[in-house]
Amino acid sequence: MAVTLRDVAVLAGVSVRTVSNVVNGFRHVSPPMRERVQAAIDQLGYQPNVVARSLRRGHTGVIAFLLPELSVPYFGELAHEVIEAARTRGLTVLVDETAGQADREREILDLAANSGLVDGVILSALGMLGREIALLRPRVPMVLIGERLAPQVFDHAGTDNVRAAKDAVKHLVDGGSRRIATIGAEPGTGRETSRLRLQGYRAALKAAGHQVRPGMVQNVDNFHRQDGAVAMRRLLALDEPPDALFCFNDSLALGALRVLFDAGVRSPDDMRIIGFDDVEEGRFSMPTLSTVTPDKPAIAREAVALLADRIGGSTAPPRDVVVPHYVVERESTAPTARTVARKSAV
Amino acid sequence: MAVTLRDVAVLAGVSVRTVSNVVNGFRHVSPPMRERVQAAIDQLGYQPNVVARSLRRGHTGVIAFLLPELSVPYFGELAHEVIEAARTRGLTVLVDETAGQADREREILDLAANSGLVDGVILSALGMLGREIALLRPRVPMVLIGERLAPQVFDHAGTDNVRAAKDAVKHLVDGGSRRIATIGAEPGTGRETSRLRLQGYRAALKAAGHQVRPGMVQNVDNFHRQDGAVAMRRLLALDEPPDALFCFNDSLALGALRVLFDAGVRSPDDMRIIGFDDVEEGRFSMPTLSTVTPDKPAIAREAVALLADRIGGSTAPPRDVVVPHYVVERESTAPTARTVARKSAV
DNA sequence: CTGTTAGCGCCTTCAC
DNA sequence: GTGAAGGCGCTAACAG
Repeated sequence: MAVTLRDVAVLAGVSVRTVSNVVNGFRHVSPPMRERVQAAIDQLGYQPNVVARSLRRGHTGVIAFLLPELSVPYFGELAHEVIEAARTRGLTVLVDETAGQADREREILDLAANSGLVDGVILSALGMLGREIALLRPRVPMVLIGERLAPQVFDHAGTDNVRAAKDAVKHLVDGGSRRIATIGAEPGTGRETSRLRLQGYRAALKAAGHQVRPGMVQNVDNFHRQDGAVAMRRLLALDEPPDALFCFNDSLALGALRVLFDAGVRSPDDMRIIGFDDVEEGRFSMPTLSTVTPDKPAIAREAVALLADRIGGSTAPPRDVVVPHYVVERESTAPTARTVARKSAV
Repeated sequence: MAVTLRDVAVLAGVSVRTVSNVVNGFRHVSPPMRERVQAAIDQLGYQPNVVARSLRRGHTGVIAFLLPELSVPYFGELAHEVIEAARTRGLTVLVDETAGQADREREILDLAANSGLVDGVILSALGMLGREIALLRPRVPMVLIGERLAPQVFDHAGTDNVRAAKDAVKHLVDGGSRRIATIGAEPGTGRETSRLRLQGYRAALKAAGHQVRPGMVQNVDNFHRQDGAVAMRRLLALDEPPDALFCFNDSLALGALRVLFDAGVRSPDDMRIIGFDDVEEGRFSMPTLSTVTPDKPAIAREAVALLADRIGGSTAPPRDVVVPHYVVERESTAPTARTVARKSAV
């Protein structure tokens, strides 16, 4: 059995109360006493039992981060940031995967939020609909990250998807592209991210006086490289393929890039491409990938801050923290001889 | 306050013992009784307090997976597999990052292993040396993954690094490459992975009657894409650059590939490249990346199995599970006109 | 088959 | 400044 507070007390010849006081850094303990107790602690190698402490205190110091899949670059990077942000507040992170499926989200959320194991939950939901989430009553605080699904009920941290998408497409428009396609629509799934980015795409085209042409909006089942590859094949099969492309995330864009290369279509020369997320991978792809970068560290920091605030007892109305985004121009949308010529002609 | 076992017992008009029995699916509870209790549970929305249960039972049902960094593709993918493997055994995973630094590994390991919060630990250590790890006496079972650092003390699951590296280089040799460089040595760090893969590289060259030429072994500080890029620049600056390259992981290879492209050197035509890990990214790079694939799901599965076994009380001597690896040939080492010609000339 | 009860290890209110 | 004791919610002996 592990050594307990009592063991230390016996060895030091004091009461458990006193040991507890020095362990928890209480003031009002005489220096000699503190020293004696500390010696006993060191000698026995005592370490507080977090579970017992949690039972007594009513909180555990661990928060759950529920996300679709760690092997997806964006989520791996985001989890890294969340863990980092939590660490600065002395919080430990329990990561669990939902595969983006509603039933697993429900199951895992229920377990995490109601078992007393964690003090709060950060949820990146993909499967559950906003109206379902809004009805949730987790016993511990919950903040939403990414999809802004129930802003009137839960805190949320994320970027302005519509504006960010619009900025991405505007970047293509400004560069002289005319036939701008997009990959990432998910009709019928009710997924916010996809819906909002599509909205931004349409808004940008409209603002530029362009039309949304048939075939230019490619649906996908998922946001993986493979889905981008499949969609790009369909795009290339069009009578009039696009001269530019906005993908709803970088993985889709990277998959599309690969197909483009196989087809002998060059980027940016023949097709300018911009993604979304700014994953590390896009800084080394060929060509390097232009993208919209949501400030991931900021999203993580804000989400953890929001959660810590609730755990601390805040009953303020739900807050929605919008984190800034930036368009990052890399090779995949760099000006080419052709686009430069076209622009100067205007 | 949350509803407790006692509340349910009162409502159902039975003792807590009976409620506990139905909650834990005990037999020997009369159907009508079970039904009555269940009704009370549903009515109150009762959920067991995991913390209290853990304190009583002495275990929590969560295991820790300590790794260097989730944003590194290999670890993101491995974490995904570990979570998956743990789930099939009803275990939850607490992921924490160490940045591969010895002091943080110590600190986090100490916290995880001795606080009672987790039932066991899977550690992918990079900073701590084997001799230090061998001296560790965590209070909960620990299994090592990746680096085989203290096989006489702790269970371990991983691939045979020497043979895998040897196979990778043999693949280059067999393809007709003559000047084979390698990126990933970490002299002076004491890191096993690097040391073993270098050993495999040397062994393969020796077996083929090749020499290890000066400049052909490129050191790195880390295994990120950027490190591969930097090393590749040095390689290209050599009087006689290599015609093939073995990188100790895929990220290094992907970074190297990018620099190669910028320099106008084509792969596989001018330089054949093989990596290690088989991350998803390498299936979409240009060219797609040949690699040695350790069976990640198997590594995760074995590590979790080993740990579960120890948690279950096994006192068997430390086991070392060697998971198979395979060389995967993709575009970056595909036969080229040149190598084919050279081989047929032999 | 079901009720009673003693802790699991810790923190904290109450006395001193 | 320090000691004694109750109880956080649950499980599992021990009765009956």
